[in-house]
Amino acid sequence: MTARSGNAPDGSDRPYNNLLRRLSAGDFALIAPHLAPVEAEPNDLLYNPGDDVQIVHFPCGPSLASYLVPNEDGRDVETILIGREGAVGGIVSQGYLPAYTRIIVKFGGPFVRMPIGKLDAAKSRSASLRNVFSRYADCMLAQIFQSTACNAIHSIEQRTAKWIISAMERTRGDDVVPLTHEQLSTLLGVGRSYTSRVIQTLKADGIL
Amino acid sequence: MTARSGNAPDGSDRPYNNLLRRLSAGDFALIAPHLAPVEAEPNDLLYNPGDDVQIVHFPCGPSLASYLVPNEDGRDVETILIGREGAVGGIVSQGYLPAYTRIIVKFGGPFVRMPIGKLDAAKSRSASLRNVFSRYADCMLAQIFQSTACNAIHSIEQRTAKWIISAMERTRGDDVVPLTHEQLSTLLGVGRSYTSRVIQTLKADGIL
DNA sequence: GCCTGTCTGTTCACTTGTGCACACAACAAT
DNA sequence: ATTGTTGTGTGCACAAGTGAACAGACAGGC
Repeated sequence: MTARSGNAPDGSDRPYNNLLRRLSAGDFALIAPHLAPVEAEPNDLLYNPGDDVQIVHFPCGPSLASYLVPNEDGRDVETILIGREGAVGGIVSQGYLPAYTRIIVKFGGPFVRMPIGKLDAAKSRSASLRNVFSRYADCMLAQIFQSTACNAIHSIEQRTAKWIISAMERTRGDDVVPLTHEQLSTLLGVGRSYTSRVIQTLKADGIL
Repeated sequence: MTARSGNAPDGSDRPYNNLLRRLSAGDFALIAPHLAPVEAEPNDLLYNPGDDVQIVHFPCGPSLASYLVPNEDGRDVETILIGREGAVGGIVSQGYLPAYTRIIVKFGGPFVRMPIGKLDAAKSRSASLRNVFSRYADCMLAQIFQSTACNAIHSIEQRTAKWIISAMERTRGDDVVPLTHEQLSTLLGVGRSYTSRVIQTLKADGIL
């Protein structure tokens, strides 16, 4: 219940998002008035390629958003997951450009959101706030580079394991990945049946 | 000769880098005093993971830089190429963080560079300058997302073709990719001999 | 109870990619 | 002329991954 309110189970009055919790009291006060909680369902569409990005979303608690790159065959390919460690929407571009990826909700739950213009205004008033978001953008970039490299050289089994760990890190608490069965094959861009075998292998090696 | 000076063959007095040429006269004047030309050789190391990023480099003319992600086996994997359309070094992070990738010179030639601190100072004085660099960071991010997706679902043949096109787009003029033979297999993270065969196939289909 | 749809696990024939070995040319050094 | 060395093309045995087909498990509707 506390988790679904978007606040942490530890009694803090801030949304359960690490980026927001990391802010100094002063920086948080700059943006707090503009934050609005929303509840999202899996597969809710946050941004579509070409959309004007006007809103930044902060996943809270176990919520998870996913960057999808559309593909000519219509199969979307997932690139990275964003959980309560970050945010989605104009993080790098600061809202200057239309979105070029699709972003959907992968695990439903609480989010908070605010207009990007308000965030930019706050950033222009606080160097430390700018700094936090720049650092986050940089970390995100590092993850994407890592994903690119992994997709280039790692086997599907390794990538499957990576995805599961990535999802667990961000939802920690339930430990059981709450969702998708073999539809993760789709977002790994991988043969449907092969994923079955991979999961069998992973189970045999001691991961459920 | 003109190309090797870092200026364009068209008589402009600015370095032959699209990012710099796109700037308004006023914005360019803000940073011009700090730009210094350098000549780079292939495999020159620009940044190493963990390095403090103090300098931003702008490839000019046919020069090409390459983001490499180090891998546990020591094989570096290339993620994207940066040519005269962009710049490398603190583009997203604005120099706040150490580098997390290796960046090397892939095609040698002229670069210009400047201290990141000076660039940040100029950005803080010009919204349009900030805007240009934000947009570029966003474009770069879009490319990386695309690379991640390509590596996930495309065949090695497709990726090889993509790499060659990517390199040609950025060096356009000589049309012949001036370098590496089958060492591109290494940076594609691909079997050495298989690349030979792929290239044969590409030749047979009408690409030299 | 039965019918239906969705998710799952397994098999099979086939394509893509790997790693190794070997042969051949080009070029530089002696 | 004799060595290396480096880049290149080819063949082969094998591993990794694909796509289609099929069979069982399970839940919901009625």
